[in-house]
Amino acid sequence: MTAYTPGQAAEETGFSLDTLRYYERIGLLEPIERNAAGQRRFSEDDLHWLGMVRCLRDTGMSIAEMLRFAELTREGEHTIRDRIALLAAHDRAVESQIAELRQKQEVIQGKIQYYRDVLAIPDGLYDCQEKHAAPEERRDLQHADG
Amino acid sequence: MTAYTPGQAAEETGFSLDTLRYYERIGLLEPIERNAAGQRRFSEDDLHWLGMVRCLRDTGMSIAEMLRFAELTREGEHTIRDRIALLAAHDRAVESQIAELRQKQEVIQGKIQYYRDVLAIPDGLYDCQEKHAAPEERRDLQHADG
DNA sequence: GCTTGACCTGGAGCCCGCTCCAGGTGCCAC
DNA sequence: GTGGCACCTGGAGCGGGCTCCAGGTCAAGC
Repeated sequence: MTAYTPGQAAEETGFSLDTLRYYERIGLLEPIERNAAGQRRFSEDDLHWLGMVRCLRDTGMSIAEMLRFAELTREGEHTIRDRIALLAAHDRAVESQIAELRQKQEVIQGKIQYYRDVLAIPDGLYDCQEKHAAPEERRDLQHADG
Repeated sequence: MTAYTPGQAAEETGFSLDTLRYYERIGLLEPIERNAAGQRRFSEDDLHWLGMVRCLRDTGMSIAEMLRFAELTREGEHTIRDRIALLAAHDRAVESQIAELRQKQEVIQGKIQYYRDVLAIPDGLYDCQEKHAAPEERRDLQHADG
């Protein structure tokens, strides 16, 4: 069975050594095996689990919720429905996260376009006070362009 | 000119009173006007700006970067190109945020599907050790279904 | 046999972004 | 005139998620 040193595990997972130790300490990882010298040796399974952790973390799951998932996983087979429920809820959360990002991104792009329009109007044709007005409220400005 | 009490501003923007005061303190808002009693009165402009702040914050911009944007805005007209650059960079950041979320979401959905498949297999046809194996490595299991 | 380097531990510290608190003001309703 | 309420201030505290540190162990290479 392949074993990974902490350094290799860090390399593979992108977590820092400290973070790996921290995750073990709080129980997000079950106790990692040790060699004779007491040094950790991560298994292939540990790395798979860490991959899942990275995925959940990077999609905004809190450590508390990941711990819940870890517990379910440790409890065995009969928690699979609960795990599905947990992941499905998270999946929906990710979905709405994406939707919100898209929507706010449009506002940002609108603002960029607004600034571009301002630059496109020759100096002096508009008063300089932007005053944080929303782009939509300056449509007059954009019309002045034609 | 419409003015908003702190309570109304909080209501409209979704920021807490404390957060509004905090934002003013750190300079993310320029000093808010006061009435005779020294109480804040937010202007329409303040609310517009706060709308932008919410947008940037909710898309993951740090306070430090929002401060940078606020400074540019205060410096006036000649910083518009810089502001475009800043927002365009943020727009790209949002884009890759979304891409990453989508990608990780697929992994999560794959895991959900894996669990569903496990449930679909009648008891006893598989050994119970999941051991955090990635779904792809258990394809044998899924084939066992047919 | 000594250095180097990767690891170990427990515990403190850090950064971010708020959030809460104590003590005070001003105004309105009863 | 006395609640009650919305607000004020400066400053402390907090929760999340790490990150750093001091002091120590072991293994390999020179």
